[in-house]
Amino acid sequence: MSYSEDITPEDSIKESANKILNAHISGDVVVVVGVCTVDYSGRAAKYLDIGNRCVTINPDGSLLVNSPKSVKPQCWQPSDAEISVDINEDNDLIIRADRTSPEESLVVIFEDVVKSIHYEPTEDEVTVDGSEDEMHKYIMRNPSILGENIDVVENEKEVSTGKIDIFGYKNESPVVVEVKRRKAQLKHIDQLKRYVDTIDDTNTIGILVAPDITESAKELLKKHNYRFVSLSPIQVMD
Amino acid sequence: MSYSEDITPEDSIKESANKILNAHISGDVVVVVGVCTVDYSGRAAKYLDIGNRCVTINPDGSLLVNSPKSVKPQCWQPSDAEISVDINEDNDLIIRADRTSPEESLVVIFEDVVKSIHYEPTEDEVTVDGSEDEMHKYIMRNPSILGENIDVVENEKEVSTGKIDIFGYKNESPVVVEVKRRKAQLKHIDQLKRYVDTIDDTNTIGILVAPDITESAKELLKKHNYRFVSLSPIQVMD
DNA sequence: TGTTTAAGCTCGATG
DNA sequence: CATCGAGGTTAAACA
Repeated sequence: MSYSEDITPEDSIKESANKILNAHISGDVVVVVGVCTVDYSGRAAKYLDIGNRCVTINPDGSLLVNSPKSVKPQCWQPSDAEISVDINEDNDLIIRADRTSPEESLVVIFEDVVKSIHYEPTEDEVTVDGSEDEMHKYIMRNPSILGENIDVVENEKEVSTGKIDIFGYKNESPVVVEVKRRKAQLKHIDQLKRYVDTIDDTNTIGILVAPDITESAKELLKKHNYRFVSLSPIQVMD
Repeated sequence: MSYSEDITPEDSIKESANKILNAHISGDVVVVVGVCTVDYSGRAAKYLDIGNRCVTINPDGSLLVNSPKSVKPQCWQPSDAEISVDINEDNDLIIRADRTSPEESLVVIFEDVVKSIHYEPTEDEVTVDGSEDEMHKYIMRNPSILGENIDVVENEKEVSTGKIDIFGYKNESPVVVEVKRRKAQLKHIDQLKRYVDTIDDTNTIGILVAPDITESAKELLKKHNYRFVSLSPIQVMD
């Protein structure tokens, strides 16, 4: 577990820049706090005026400018951005994150780098319990929750308009099942309808499986003669 | 611009806990790096085994456990979580973030708090240039891009199944316009279709406005006899 | 509070 | 590469 040398108030801009770049190159996460502007340009454009902020550079090239009032960053660059650290003519510390496809760039200009932390992150895969995928598996094992006489045939069936969560038959009629891990909304009925319409059989049965459903979604569901089956991700967590 | 006292290796767990809590209460962002486990339970469940991580506590009660290889945090708690800092019987530093509706909690147990930064964030509203909303405004000002003889009547028209981006008439026929700032996909055709179907008039014209459209979305669009109009958010940026 | 929608959505899987 | 779909989506706007 390494913690390479952080920036101190005594460091010159040049020393700060070197520390940041070295830490990044060696695979550390670099957290920099200071007074900066942020300029993003690419798929859209954003500008943050001079202010006190926290910038995180990840070893994979992703970069975040933290928002103090939400989990979503104010500005960011996804993985595989090219990170560069430089000093401009005004003796500001410049951190750039550039990427292609889409072509976009983020530039942080630090008038003052106040503090930093560099640390070697633990690489771990996170697994989430209670996912939609776990609900799929549960239904495949317990198809009777969908109703009587339904033969579940395929999970993630590819069709021309996407992927049907669970596909099967009730006697001769095709059955299309759309699964959601949270309260079903209008757009989820849309999705189910797209798959049902793709199956070229007017007898196709549409079933929405979710822990709950909004009132308007329920109305739309009824209009299309689809069925709702209640199942919560908590029920399927072992 | 204040930078309250950070945690140093010399601090006892108790001192560290006090510094974190005081900084949080006084409205600072608290960034803590150290060796910890993370346990989330609520809408789903997640567990991060012991490792070196960066935890950010925002003044609004949101909390992030940074991922070193993506912009999305490994674990988090949205705004308005209740933050508490404590010490357990093993002399670990415990940071909790609890919230109701939905009931969920995140617990970070630090075996070792290595470093921290506390800083007073700049509160600024960020505006993004090139949003879908800007495209709306552009179309309202330049309805001719939609085609000839279209009277644009309403922006964000509320209907029973949602909100129609732009609504109007071509002669006697209703016109429903769905606008996207990026390449249109199948689900966007679904959305347009939902609105068109809501308008109780078989002559209703559906128009999708976007910078581009995927092949399969184009097919579905054609099947429904909707029209595609090309407009990019970059074009509407002034 | 509940619902719908946009988002620079991100990210992973799959063809 | 493109495309689709999940996400503890988040966050905002509106009823």
